[in-house]
Amino acid sequence: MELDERKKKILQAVIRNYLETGEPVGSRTISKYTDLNLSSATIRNEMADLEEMGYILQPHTSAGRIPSDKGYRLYVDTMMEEKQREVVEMKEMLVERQDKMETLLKQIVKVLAQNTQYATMISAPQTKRNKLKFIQLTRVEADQILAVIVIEGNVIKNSILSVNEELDDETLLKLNILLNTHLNGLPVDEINLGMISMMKQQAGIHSDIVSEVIDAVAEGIRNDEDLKIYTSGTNNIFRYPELADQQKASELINTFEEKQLLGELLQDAGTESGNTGIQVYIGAESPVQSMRDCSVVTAAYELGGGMKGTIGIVGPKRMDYDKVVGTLRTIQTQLDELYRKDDR
Amino acid sequence: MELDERKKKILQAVIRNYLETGEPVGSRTISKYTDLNLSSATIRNEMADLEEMGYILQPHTSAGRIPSDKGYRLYVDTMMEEKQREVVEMKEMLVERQDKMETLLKQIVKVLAQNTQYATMISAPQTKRNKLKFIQLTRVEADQILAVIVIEGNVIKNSILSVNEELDDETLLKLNILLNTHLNGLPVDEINLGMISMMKQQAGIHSDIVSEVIDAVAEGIRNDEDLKIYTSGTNNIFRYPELADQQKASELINTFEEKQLLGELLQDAGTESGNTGIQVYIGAESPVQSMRDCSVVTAAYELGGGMKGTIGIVGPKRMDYDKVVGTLRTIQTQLDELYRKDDR
DNA sequence: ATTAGCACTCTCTTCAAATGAGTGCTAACA
DNA sequence: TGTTAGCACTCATTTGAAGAGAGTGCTAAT
Repeated sequence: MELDERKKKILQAVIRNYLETGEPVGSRTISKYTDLNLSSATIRNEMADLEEMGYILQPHTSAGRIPSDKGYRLYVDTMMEEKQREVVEMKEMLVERQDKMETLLKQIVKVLAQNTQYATMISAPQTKRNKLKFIQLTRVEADQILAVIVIEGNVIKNSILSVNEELDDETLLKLNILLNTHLNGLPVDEINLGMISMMKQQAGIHSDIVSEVIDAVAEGIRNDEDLKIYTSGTNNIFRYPELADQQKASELINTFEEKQLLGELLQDAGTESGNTGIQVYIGAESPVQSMRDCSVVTAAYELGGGMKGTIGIVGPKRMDYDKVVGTLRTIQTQLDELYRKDDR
Repeated sequence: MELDERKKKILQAVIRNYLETGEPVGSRTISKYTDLNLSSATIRNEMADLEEMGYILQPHTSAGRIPSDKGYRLYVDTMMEEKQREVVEMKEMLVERQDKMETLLKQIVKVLAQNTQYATMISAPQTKRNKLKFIQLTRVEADQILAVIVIEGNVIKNSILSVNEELDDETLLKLNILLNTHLNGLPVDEINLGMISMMKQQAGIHSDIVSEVIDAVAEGIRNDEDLKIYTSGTNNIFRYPELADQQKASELINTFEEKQLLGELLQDAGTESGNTGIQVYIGAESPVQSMRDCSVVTAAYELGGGMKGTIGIVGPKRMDYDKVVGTLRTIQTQLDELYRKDDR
């Protein structure tokens, strides 16, 4: 059977209506509220076809139809019209000068959640492939050294090291020079064992400090590996009856709290996403079990200096795809501009 | 009417039973499962008295009784027997060497949530009254200065400043000396305008850097003012039907996500709490609206160096007070020991 | 003072009937 | 041949009544 123009229009009408109401939509509704000027009986015939083709389904005999995952997929891929309105206010809220990355990210998810009424998440930009800018050791107590590690993109890590022997200023200076000479400009994941042992040798009796610093560098990175993720609007799921029953809500909320699964999801999305950087997972397409009744829309963003992260929106399958995609696209642009203007 | 020994015993039995089951408890149950050896009829009379006195109440005629807030209060104040068991395993999990404060705190709430099956929260130790240890300015780019600010207790803040004029090494050294001479050892909330303008004067043409650094110090502190709070086990509320309906769950989850109200609650609790540092809010006693059907138990903890924070547990009014208080007390001790062993 | 007994109250469950939205099919129509 | 009106049918949901069950309050006996 062929999916002709009229069938498409009806499918679109079914989906649009279902997105709004969340209720199964019947032939009469379509007949009345479209400009097709067809009777409900005709619509019924067409809907029977659409069901046979797998684009819509009936929760039970004598109920209206709801879109299937396949139907949503078609809609997202070919029928969506991005909405661009309502986005302007968002712009203004974001552009307020933000000093700290953390605050910025929290702000983004919060505004996004308020704006869309879905649950939102963002992964902080990854610094993995970035280069070490410099390392500085300073004494804070007789037996404690503060190591400040600056990574390209001005990401800063601190670490306090306890040492057994006291280090005088001169030794500290030497160690500083040693570390910086060897490590500066190096991608953090390219520090290898050979290099470390060489440096240890040069450090002589202070070799244990060197390895402690390197551990700290590794630690700093690894710690970032467990990926910072901010979320907001989790309780928006209660707005959608199909997600709000105890079982599902509890699972979802747990996922949002644990954050680990979100991390994997966002990371996957970040690497998979096509040319626009926007990715839509419908129902079971999402790798996360607890989201099998949700849709997830993700957008990769870039903050310059190779710092990439991902934003995600989680809502019911009948989410307003048009609006969500439009909003996410705006944020992408916005972040891009933000970086250009202010390379903090 | 007097609350004699027998009435107390009956009240206690009602509460104990209700804590377990969450169902209204009837006279027959009490008669059977206590060693009072009284018939249900007698119990009924006593229960009628207890109701009149306001310690228990009936959800409707011909239902059993449930404890009122006043009843819980009496129980917590005079009848509780702290449970000490199950606490040992917790000990082991905590004592695993933790390097980062953040990780430690996250670990605590997580273990606590798993252990108690309630929602948990912790406020990071406040550094407000602490003294500045030192400040260090370093150049990272021609026009960017990294300011590292170390506060007593080895709390570290970083800030990157953009400067218009390029600063040579010597100027930077001078500024470092200037800042450290004036500010070291000073409680961060005692830096006043007079001091700032004096330092600006001494800095001459670089006065704007000085004020930027001081702003950064202030910012670093203020940013900590908006109090880091970690939570865990939010979805545990779904275990208790009296909290799990959509309306309540949504509000609670929102409170846990927003964290701001939690901050106020924990801060209040921290200052109010009596000699043991443990505080119990029952129902409407809690200042937080969304927790009017919950009980909240908080415990102040200290990490040395004047760093104080608060742990909180949120559950249904029928929470296992005995166990919760016992567990919190253990954690207090545990954290105390942790600090003594390892003053990071 | 305690208890047995009983009528009474109120919630909750169960079940059947009524409701109503929506379908599929057939026959008529343009 | 595509479209439509009409009608019987299906099935989830609502409604209301009946009944069960838990528990109480009160009275009278111990």
